[in-house]
Order: sequence, then C-alpha cells, then structure tokens
Amino acid sequence: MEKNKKRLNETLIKGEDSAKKLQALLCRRAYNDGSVSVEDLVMEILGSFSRGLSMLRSCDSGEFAGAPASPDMTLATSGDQTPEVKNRKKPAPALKERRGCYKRRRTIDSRVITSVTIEDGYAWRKYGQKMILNSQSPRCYYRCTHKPDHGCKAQKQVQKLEDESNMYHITYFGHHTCPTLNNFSHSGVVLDFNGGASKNPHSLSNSPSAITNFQVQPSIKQEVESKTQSTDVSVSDNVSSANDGYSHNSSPALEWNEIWQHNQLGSSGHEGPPFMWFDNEDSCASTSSHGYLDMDFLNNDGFSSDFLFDEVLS
DNA sequence: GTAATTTGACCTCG
DNA sequence: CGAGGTCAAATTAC
Repeated sequence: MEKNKKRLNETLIKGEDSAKKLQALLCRRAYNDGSVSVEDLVMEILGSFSRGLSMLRSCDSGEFAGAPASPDMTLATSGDQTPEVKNRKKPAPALKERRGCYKRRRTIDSRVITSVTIEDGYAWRKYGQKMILNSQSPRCYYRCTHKPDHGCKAQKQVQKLEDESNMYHITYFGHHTCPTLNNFSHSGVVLDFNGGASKNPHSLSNSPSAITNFQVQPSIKQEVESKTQSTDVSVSDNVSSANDGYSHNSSPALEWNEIWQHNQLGSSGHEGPPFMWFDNEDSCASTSSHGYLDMDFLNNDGFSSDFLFDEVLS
C-alpha cells in the first residue's frame, strides 16, 4: 500500500510539473525546444490527474492493488464484476492481465493530411489493419517504432483514398517524443495494398520518385494563405535552415515552395493539389494564434513548432 | 535468430 | 450490436 501511495504521489507530481511547463508554454510559447508540445503537456496533465483519481477511487473501493492503465478501467471494472467475469473466454495469463483498455480515438490532437506517400521520415511499426465500412481499402494502424524504448506515443492511421489518385489519407495522433530522427534512407515502408507492406529498406532510397514525392503539408493559417509570394521565400528559408532531418535526397526549400503554391492555388477543395492538409475542427492546428504557421504535427522533427510570420505579414 | 508484418480475436464505445 | 481500435500469436523477411 505504501508503494501505491508513492506512485500516486509521483503521478500527481508529474501532473503538477506538466502543468507548470504548460503554463510556461502558454505564457510565451517560448520554452519549446521541440521536445514537448502544448498538446502533449495537456495530455500528460490530464493523464496524470486521471490516473491519480483512479488510484484514489480504487483505494476507496479497496482495490488499490495496481494502477489501471487507463482512467476508465476503474469504471469498466466497477460494480461487483470481477476481472474474471469481465474477461470472457480467454483464460488470460496471470501476468499479462487484461488485454488493452482500448479507447476510441478522439479526433482532438489529431492531424490529417493527404499525401501521395505514407512516408514521413519516421520509423513506424504497423500493428494492425482493418477493413473500414464503406471503404474499399483497409485502414492501417502504425505506431512509432521507438514506443518500447522511448515511450513515443506517436501513431498514425493510413488509408488509401477511394479515388484513382493513389493518394493516402494519413491521420497522425500524438507527437513523437523519441529523440532519434529517422531519415528516409532508414525507413522505407511503402504501402502495397496488393501484397502488404514492402519492407525493403532501400525501396525509398532507390526510388527518387518516392522521395521527391514526399511532402509535408503544414497547417497554414487562413490569414497566411492570402499572403504574397515574398512569404514564400521566407517560409522556405525558415524551413530549410531549421531542417536537418529531411534534407536527405530532397530539397525542403523547394518542397515548401511547392506546398505554399498548392495552398495558394487550391486549398479550398479536397481535390487537385496532391498534398493537402485538413485541420480537424478541434485540432490545435486550426486554433493557433495569429501569424503562425502551425507545424505542430512536425514537432520534434527538427522543425520549430511555429513559424512566426509577424514580420512577413506586416 | 531477430525484427517486422499479418491477421484473427478481443475490447470499448456509440 | 456493430464498427473501430488494439493486442498478440503466427508468419514472414532479413
């Protein structure tokens, strides 16, 4: 029991710590070295308090034996239902306990892009594939390869678009917290819906088209979208100077120019430009403050989180 | 032998 | 109850 108290204490302290960091972030959005984002901190804080509360509830109900992996677990096991009853069928190995405490994804904290390639420079491990209703292509589920060693929470879902464009609808969840940056030459997963994923690590490095097709689409504020071409250069300059990890076999400056042009030309529709960015209604990207080119989804890539456009805009 | 992917079962939520 | 998300054993690739 003493151990649990200590754990609860640590959990709450962590929450407090995250709250302090968030406060600093919100004050100036200054202390952002790329290793942490507002969304991460919020999630961390909420998680800490949820876990803490769960522990307390468990304590009240006399089951303070172990902190649940998810705050909802206490709800799921509430009442007279024992874990054995809850666990239908499978006799569940003693130590492995219940299988996941799956939760439906929130659309919050998700970033959606459409791209001709699923490659984004990170190393992803596929952990599931599912046929989705009213969709011909399966949805593939990926998490960061570094989850086990660094606890990186980044995940993404990839689904091929229905049309003939061979494009992918990619939804990112969470942010990379892993310290290592993966280069194209090291992460060569190319989706092949006919025969699964290609695991040839050289597939990309040997395929210029795949590399040059790689694009990332920043969530650009609407105010920014109407800016002049002079902004173009600034964006490119910013990106190319800040970009270390994406400089392999590709030209970030050129691509950001292209991205910018795509935004200039056709951000209104979901067709036409090959690289599009959809802000989720409740995503951080659409709610960032004025004058920012919000690139939160690229956090920790070596990009800075936000590019200030104040000078350009003025 | 190790790591990544596949795939069916399991779990949660609407 | 069905759909979406995840787990983990089996399979495959390197």
